Amino acid sequence: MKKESEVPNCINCIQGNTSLCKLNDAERELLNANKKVLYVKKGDIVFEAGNKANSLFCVANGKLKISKLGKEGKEQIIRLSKKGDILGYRSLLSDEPYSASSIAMEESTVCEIPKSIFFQVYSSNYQISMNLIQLLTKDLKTAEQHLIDVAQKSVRERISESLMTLINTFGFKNDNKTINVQITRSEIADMSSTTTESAIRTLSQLNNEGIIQLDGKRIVVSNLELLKKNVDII
Amino acid sequence: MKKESEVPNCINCIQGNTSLCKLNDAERELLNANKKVLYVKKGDIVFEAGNKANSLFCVANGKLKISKLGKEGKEQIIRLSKKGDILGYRSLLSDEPYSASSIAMEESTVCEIPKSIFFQVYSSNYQISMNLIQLLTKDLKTAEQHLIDVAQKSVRERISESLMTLINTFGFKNDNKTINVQITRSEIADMSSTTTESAIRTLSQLNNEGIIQLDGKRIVVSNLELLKKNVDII
DNA sequence: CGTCAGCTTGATTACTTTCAATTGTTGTGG
DNA sequence: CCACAACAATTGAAAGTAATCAAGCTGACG
Repeated sequence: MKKESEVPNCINCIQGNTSLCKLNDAERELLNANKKVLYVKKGDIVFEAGNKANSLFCVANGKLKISKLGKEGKEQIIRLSKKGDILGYRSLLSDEPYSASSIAMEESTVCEIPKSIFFQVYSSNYQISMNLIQLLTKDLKTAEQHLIDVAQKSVRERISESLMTLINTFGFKNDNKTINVQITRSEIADMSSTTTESAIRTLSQLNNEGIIQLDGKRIVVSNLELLKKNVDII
Repeated sequence: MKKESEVPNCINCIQGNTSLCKLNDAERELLNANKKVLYVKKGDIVFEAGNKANSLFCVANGKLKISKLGKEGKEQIIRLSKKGDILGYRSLLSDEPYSASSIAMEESTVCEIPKSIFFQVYSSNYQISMNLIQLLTKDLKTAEQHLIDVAQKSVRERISESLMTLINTFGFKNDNKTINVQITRSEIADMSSTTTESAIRTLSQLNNEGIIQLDGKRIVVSNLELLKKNVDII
């Protein structure tokens, strides 16, 4: 039997900036009655690029990466998702196949809302379209900034930036300095648009400089200020 | 005195996929009564990144580039605009300063619609928000694909892709093979996230291979099929 | 305790950028 | 209409960054 906290219920679900939010009880009840709860393990695919978009996904718990495959199958992580985020709305709104895949970075709980229910709520509540527009503009801004970063910054800057993204998205553990996510070197490379080897070399450089401390997969940030500076300088 | 065709009127303005479209006559009349027509010369700035977003812009005629400055002032062109496109809606919707600048690539006519009028029309017509969402999702998709291209493709592929973008956006002149835009080598570099020198070298390589013919600023595409192939291969 | 995936390191190669110098083009004022 | 200034294009050479290739290493797990 799962713990109470692990059985998600739309009625008391988190209403973050990156979720549908501002739903009334009736709407939440509608979602709750029609949702399907997916329990996914690390590495499991929630939805896959190219597939028909039939559902909206709400992350009830866990951590996911949104990525696309590029040339020769090289993966590019374009976004990270955590508890409270919604996924797949872009494809539903534009009525296109999912343009990216969503993969669990750790054990996660994701609620699947059928397309029809999504649109039912969407059309009943004017606030939601404004909300979605906000999400889209935010994603667009991020994507365009990311483009410039990749185009103009060095590997070292991009790796530092990825670490900052991890911190901003998932935060620290209780010690306030260990980044709160399990991530492979190869995934850090895929976030930073570089190779695994370059990611490793850069991380160990940052390690030697005392900016971070590496302990297996644990990344401890010993000097956040220096790390921040790295994003722009050198 | 300007020619009739040069004085834009919202009533009979183009309703392309990338414009507000689906407006009724009353709405068009409202826009028309409140618009301000800007006649800009090559190199003129229509709006600038960082400035408060007070207006929506509709391109009545001409060609513009939307770009951001990156590290050390290096320019990155993130989008191109032509007759019928609207600009600045992202910033209006998210109530943020313009995140990029819009600069005329040639003599252009741009109509400026005050923010308040835009929102008046926006809130009176449900279709418009759906339309804007479509534009946003399209831009987002483009931006994310662009990111992967920059991250994973060679300069040669990116230059070829930029040429394809120019063709798809501005088309050919009457001869059906001269790209219908005046653009500098440096701007092609800024579209492709590379340096002017690399852009020049790559273009002259494509020229030597008979894929394109360079004649000053004129770019004649002699072998479109080969050019298309270049986008993905090598 | 063997295996497999992920991690690490070194050496080499390749692609692009940077720097420098020259030539070509365009627009403007005299 | 010419001369000049300013900008744009071109080319070569050198330098640098990061990718690729190759080979061990490590640690988790059945």
